[in-house]
Parts: sequence; structure tokens; C-alpha cells
Amino acid sequence: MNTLTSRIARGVYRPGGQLPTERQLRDEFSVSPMTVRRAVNILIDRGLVTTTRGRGTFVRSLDLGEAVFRLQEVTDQWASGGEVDVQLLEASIIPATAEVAAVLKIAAGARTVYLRRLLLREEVPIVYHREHLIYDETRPLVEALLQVTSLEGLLRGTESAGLPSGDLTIQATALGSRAAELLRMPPGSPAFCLEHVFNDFDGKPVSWGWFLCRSDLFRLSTHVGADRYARGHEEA
Amino acid sequence: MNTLTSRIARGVYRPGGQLPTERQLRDEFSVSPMTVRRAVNILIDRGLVTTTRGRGTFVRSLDLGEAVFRLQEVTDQWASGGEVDVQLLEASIIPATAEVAAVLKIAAGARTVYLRRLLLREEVPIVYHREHLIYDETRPLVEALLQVTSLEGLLRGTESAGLPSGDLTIQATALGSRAAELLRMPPGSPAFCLEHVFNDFDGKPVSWGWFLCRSDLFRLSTHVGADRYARGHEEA
DNA sequence: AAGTGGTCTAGACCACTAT
DNA sequence: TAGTGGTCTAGACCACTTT
Repeated sequence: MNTLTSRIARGVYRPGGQLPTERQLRDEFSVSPMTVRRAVNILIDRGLVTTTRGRGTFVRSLDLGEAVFRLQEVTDQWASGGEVDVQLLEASIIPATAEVAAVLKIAAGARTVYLRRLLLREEVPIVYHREHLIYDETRPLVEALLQVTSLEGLLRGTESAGLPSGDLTIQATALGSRAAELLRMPPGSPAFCLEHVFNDFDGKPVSWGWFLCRSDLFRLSTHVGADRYARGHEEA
Repeated sequence: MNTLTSRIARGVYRPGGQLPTERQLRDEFSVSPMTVRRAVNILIDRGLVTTTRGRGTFVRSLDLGEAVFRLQEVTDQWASGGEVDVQLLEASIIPATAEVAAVLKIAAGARTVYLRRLLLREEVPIVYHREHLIYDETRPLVEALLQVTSLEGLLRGTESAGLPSGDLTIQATALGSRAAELLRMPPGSPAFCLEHVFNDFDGKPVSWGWFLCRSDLFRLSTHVGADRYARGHEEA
């Protein structure tokens, strides 16, 4: 029922205004209540309308906070424009610093695996990645990760071990001297920093790391509000 | 039916593995097919599972690309920790430069409204905003925007005029000298740049602007994969 | 042919809001 | 009390994949 989306985009239903009741919509389109419900639900989680039980369905006005950015877009940018190589710069077993130990919830000084990688596209460095892993002899996690040389493998990352969840944070940052040198940028250049912590099935952290991305090559973009879907006059 | 989410998080259903068929789930939980369908749909758009018609439902392995970041989090950060004032630095009518004209799809030299604002939290500048608007005497848009002095009003922004859609882009950038001075940071400091273009009902651009945010104060974070919802043993 | 997900119907009932 | 959104049932039928 993109008809509804279209009507909102074209201003037939104005922000703040009320949509027809679900029973009216059912009659207008000659569908079952369940079908109307699903259509309205789609509009709700697109953020186009809000509903209040006992009152009705209303068109939301544009709110910047609704915007969602998909990381997919960034990883697509990594892959676009040429073959991407993953180059392993370092793989060593080192004792955890206090900081690493705190995040991974292990004892300070416990053995961890430290990995540094550089992603290159057509020989040009585009992303620098550092990662700390809990060292566990009983699991083949490390071996699996060492052999990650494809971009696909790195993004699915710890997938080889089948990890179920993780936390991600994006910040704007300035490149340090080593990162800048590796990425062939002036020190202090702005960059995206994507920090990640992956957890095991028991909910305990297993991996902590950062992707540093040249800011001139990557961005996050999105669309808020109606349109972009339909300005025509089709269904739903 | 968070039971399913919980089972995935706890590893009962492993990444790559197959879930029971929808008919099995219907019997196990004694619900109607439609209910199972909805539960599975929720898992699908959380990115936890994929389905293939004629084959079955499978647990997805973790993919960084699934991650979505909500701008709401940033605007919440703006508002948290104290009262936010919106200070209007400049409001002038100027001819459009070639660049502005191209984005707003008007003639170069056409009259535009140029606004500069500073967001302050507890007297401390946190966000610098610049915006170009099409000047249209027939609409009270400008007057409405000039009177925006609350954070809420700025975020809903052009809402006063009831605009239906917009495009947003986030980039990491380095502060220029004027922005740095206003934000009381060293020039070249890293910052988030949130660029926006808002459109009218006819789909034509109306406004183009940028929010520059101190990177030390703001971040985007999110969670991917299972858990965070339920590690217990409830429904859905 | 059998089994899978995907969509839909035509109602029933509930929770809430307005009057 | 009447009208609203919200949830659910118990089937039917379709599209697709596997054997």
C-alpha cells in the first residue's frame, strides 16, 4: 500500500493530520483488517506516522532524530572501486594492558593476541585496523582470524567462530602519527574511528578493536521522511 | 516470542543453522501461522535470521554491515547534561553562490537566506550550524525559522513549515578557523559534520546546511546481533 | 509430490480514548 | 457507549525448492 506513502509525500495527508481509520482504509482498498494493520505497521517503523490507541493514526512531522545510518554503506564504499586486499601487519601474543584487560574483562597481564591490518584498494591504503583478542588455546579462533585475507572475511570477521553479538561505536578522530603514515595522510587528518567489541555466547567480550578510515573516502548518508519510495500512486 | 531471540543468543540455534519450520513453531507454541510469521519477520528485520522460500529459516552470522546507527543518540547527547540554548549569530539575505544554487536548484545569484547558529549547553558551545534557505516571500518559512531558539525546534527544524523529507550525510572533518574559534577548540580539531538537505512536497530542495559537532562530545554507537534483548527465556 | 516460506481473508476479542 | 488502534485465530492459497 505505497499509496499511503505517496499520499503523505504529496501532502494529501499533512504532517500532524490524521489518516483515515483502519476500518475506512479496509473498505477503501477492500482488504482484510490484518492487511491494513501490516501496512500501517510498515509506515510506523519507517517513522512516517504514529498511532494512539483510541484516537487514531497521525502523520509525524520530520524529526532529525529518526534518521538511521547503515554501516553497510561504509563497507560497500570500502569494496567499491577496486579489489580490496587485507594485509596483516602484525600478529603477536602480548600481555594485556590494564585498559585492554578492563574491556575484555580478563586479568591484567593475561595473554592476548594483538593484530594489526591494513586494507588496500588498488594498492592504496584506505583503512587501518587494530584488534585485541583473548588468547584461548582451546579455541581455533586465532588461527581462523589470521587467515582472514579477504574483505568479506574481515567484515563477517569473527563469524568464522560464529560469534553472536557485538557493540560498535563511531567517532570522528584525528590520525596519530603511525596511522597517518600507514594511510599516507598528514598526521592529524580527520578520520572515522569505528570501535568494536565482540561477545561470545556467554555474553563475555572476546575481541576489541578499531577501524580507522580516511574521512575523505567514507561517509554515512541517509534519507528521512516520506518520498524516495513512491511519488507515484501504487499500493501500500 | 523472545524465546527465539534468546535461543539464538544462547547458541541453541547456531549461526548458519536452521530454525524449526514455521509449522513446527506453530505447534510448539500453539499459536496461529500468522503469529509465527510475525515473530519471524521481527527476527528478519533485526537481522538475526534469513529466510529462503522452499528451504527454511536460518540463523545469520554476524555481519558488521547490518549495524545501524540512530541520529537520535546524537541529538540526545546534545540535550543531555544541561539546558541547551540556540544562539542566532547571523541571518542575512544574500545571493546564492554557484555551489548553493546547484544544490538548491535555483539560479545563481537568486536571493537566499543565510543563517548561522551556535548551540550552547551551560554556556559552552557544542554545535555550530550553518544553513542556506531559498528565499520565498510567499511562505512564512523564514520568519518561523528565525524564531527557533529551542533545541527541539531546531531538530524538528523545518517542521514548522511541515516539510516531508530530507537527505542527511555524516562525515568526519577538521574544524576550520572560524568554526574552531566559535567552538573554542584548536583549529584542525576533528569534528562530526552532519550535512542536511530538506525538500518540499514537490520534491524540490528548500534548505541546505551543516551541523558541526565537537567530536569529543558526540559519538554514534549501536549493537549488532542477538542478545541485549533477552538472555532469559520469555516469548517471541 | 512434498515441504518450505509468504500472503491473505473474515472475522473475534481486547485496551484505550473520547463523549 | 461508541470509536479507535492492537492482537490473534484457523484456515486457504500461492511461489518456490528439494527430492
